[in-house]
Amino acid sequence: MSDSDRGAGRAARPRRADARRNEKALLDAAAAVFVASGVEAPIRDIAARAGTGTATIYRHFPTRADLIIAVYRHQVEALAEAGPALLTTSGTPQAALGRWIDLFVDFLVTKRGLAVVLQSDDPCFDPLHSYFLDRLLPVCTQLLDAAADSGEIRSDLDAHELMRGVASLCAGAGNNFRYDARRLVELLIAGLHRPHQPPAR
Amino acid sequence: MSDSDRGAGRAARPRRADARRNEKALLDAAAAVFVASGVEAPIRDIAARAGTGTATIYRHFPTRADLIIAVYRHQVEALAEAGPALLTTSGTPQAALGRWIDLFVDFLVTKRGLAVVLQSDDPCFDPLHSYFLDRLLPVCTQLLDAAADSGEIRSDLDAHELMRGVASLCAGAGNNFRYDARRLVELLIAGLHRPHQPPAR
Amino acid sequence: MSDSDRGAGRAARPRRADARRNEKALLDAAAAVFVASGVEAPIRDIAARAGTGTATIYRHFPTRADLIIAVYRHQVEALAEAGPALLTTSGTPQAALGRWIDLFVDFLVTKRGLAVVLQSDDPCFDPLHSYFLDRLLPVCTQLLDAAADSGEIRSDLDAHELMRGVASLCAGAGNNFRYDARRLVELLIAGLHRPHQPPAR
Amino acid sequence: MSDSDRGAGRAARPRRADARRNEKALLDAAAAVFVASGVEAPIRDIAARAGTGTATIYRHFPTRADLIIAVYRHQVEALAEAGPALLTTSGTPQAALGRWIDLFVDFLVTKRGLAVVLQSDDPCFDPLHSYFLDRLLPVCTQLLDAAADSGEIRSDLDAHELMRGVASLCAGAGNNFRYDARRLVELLIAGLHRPHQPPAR
DNA sequence: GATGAATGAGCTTTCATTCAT
DNA sequence: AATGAATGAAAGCTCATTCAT
Repeated sequence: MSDSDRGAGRAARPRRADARRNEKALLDAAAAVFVASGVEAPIRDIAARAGTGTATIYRHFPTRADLIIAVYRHQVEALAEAGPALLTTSGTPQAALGRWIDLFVDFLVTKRGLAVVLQSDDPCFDPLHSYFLDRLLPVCTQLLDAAADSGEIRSDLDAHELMRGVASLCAGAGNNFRYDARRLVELLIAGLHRPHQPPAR
Repeated sequence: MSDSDRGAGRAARPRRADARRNEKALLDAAAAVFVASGVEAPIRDIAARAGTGTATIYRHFPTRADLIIAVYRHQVEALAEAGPALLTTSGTPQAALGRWIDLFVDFLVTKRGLAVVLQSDDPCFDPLHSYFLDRLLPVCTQLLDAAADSGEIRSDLDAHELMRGVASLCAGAGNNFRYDARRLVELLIAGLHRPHQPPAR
Repeated sequence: MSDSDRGAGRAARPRRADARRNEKALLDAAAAVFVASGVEAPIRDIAARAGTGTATIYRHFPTRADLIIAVYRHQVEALAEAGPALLTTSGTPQAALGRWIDLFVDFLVTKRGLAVVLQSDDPCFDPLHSYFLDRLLPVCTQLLDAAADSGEIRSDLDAHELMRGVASLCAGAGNNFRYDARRLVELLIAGLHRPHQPPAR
Repeated sequence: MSDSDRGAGRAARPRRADARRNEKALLDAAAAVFVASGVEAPIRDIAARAGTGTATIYRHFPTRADLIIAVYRHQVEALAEAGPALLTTSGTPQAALGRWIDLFVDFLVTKRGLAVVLQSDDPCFDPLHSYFLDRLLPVCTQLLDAAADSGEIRSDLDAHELMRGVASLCAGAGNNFRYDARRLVELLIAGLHRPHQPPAR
């Protein structure tokens, strides 16, 4: 949709096919390089792998943040859509939250380099932060609120902080042996349980 | 004794005062720059702030890791010594562990940039990792074991992983508003509680 | 053909002219600087003289050895081709050898700084040594063998050692007055003559 | 002599012993380091090996050339004295020349780094050149003249050029396998023989 | 007299980014 | 539109030399 209905007539100029293909190649290349060398990899490496010139990247993605967003857009969208679905299909809100966090962790751990950059202060990544928050914060908030409302978990932690915490734990992995982000996140989530939920209230 | 009794006058250890002062200046400068720009800050910046040339840094601290270790040595030692003491003075082993982790977090959060580098894979930081592990791992292990033995917490997490997890959460802070590492660590520790403490079973 | 028939106009190989010109400028500058300051001259000096940035040199010639080879390639090739030709046109194999050595000396003495680097152990020059040996050793060997076979000269010196000896004598020249490399090499070659050529055999 | 008869009285102030010992240590250290790393080795290395500060070197030998001269003085003197002696003891002037050149080569090849610096144009080595020429040129000239007078060798090469040639061939050695300076020098000397010794005279 | 600490220039190399074609 | 060449700003590190004690 976004790209095909370019208003009136003149549909698809001959050049457009090239540009399209190029953008695709760029995204694939970037994804691969990000996995291999992290999100801060030299622009040149990405261009080289895509078989384009460096300037082509700048044309398509003026900012590094733009490129990162584009690379991970599909998965972020999927993550966003998974939230409400889980709330429906999971037994309890808490279970839904746990499941969603699992997905989030899988995403971050798999696409390494990303978690690290999500911790960064560098203003050049602000758009990236914004994008993630715009898409995921509402979802996570909904899950958190649901679980809190059901009395299963503490209610004094907001979604933003939780997400940053999870991302931080994922960033800690590096290439390191002897560090299991999933397990630590599990602990963190376990810590959300109502301490001794005053049952006989 | 060490420096003051230079026997018959004939200066035996000249210039030491200057060098001493310089080293101090260097450490102070490094500490400040580390906080401001992270531990990977350009050597030149540190030298500039200390009012020395770059080579002076290399003389005192041949390696960046050496400098970092020197900057944080005092506090790491204090941390190491606090462990056994807390075990004595705190009510329960778990309380001791919690208190010690608090101190660890205070340290990491205060001396920012440090937490980030503790996550790094870069081999140039290996000596730094080694130093931290040598000093703190035994302490943390002792606390963790004590708490596990008393049945208060799960026993399936080793001290190394716990410390990395805590460090990661601290690294997430950046200069960011709206991120409270202490609170997240608290959650993580809470997650260590025996799930359903099978006490009176 | 190679560059001119770019089909339908749509520039297929743009910018090449500039790059070409730049490379030329770089080579010229390098040649000049090499003569003036030796082959170890700062990259910056060469860039400055060529009117380019330093990175431009790295793009064209990733390694210092690459640059040196490029600078002297034409002349080395000419030298290599001269060998067989001389063997044909000169009266005796010994004369051919002598003439070729003359050319070799002319080359080294003219392009000063080169002779010095050919003596160097520095591994960064290995590719340079390899190039010279690949191109010239076979030629020199052929000449030397021919002269040895004809009984005119001793046969106990291999071409490699001879070439190094000649290069060394040329390196001795520096900018010095009162040192005539050609003459010394002449002596060296004269020393190759059969000691007492078994005349009445 | 040079150092002990410092005019009237006050012979040997207490400090002199120290200074003397220091100078000796410096020379020994320099000799060792020169062999290991060449004559251009960092001043610091020499000071370190001598167990002194760097400034001590500057006090004793203001210039690098001064230090080099001092290190090799004994051997240069020995070389200088050997000349006339050889002329007496050897069968022919030519034999004497050959023997002396052998000694010269042994010296240069053994004390590597020296030969290289003798080729250098760098004005900072001028005093070094001067010293060598002052001491050795007359000796070599005498030997050369004697051999020329006896009709054994060509007379169109002066001692200066010969010495530089020999030094150059020695400099070519580096740490390289497959390069025998002695052999090449032998060839050079062989080349000095009367071309076709006026047979039909 | 000796010391060794401090200096700061200088070199190489890497990249993000711009720009001419 | 796309290209990739050129740019120039960093940054780390090494040494010869000076200088305060």
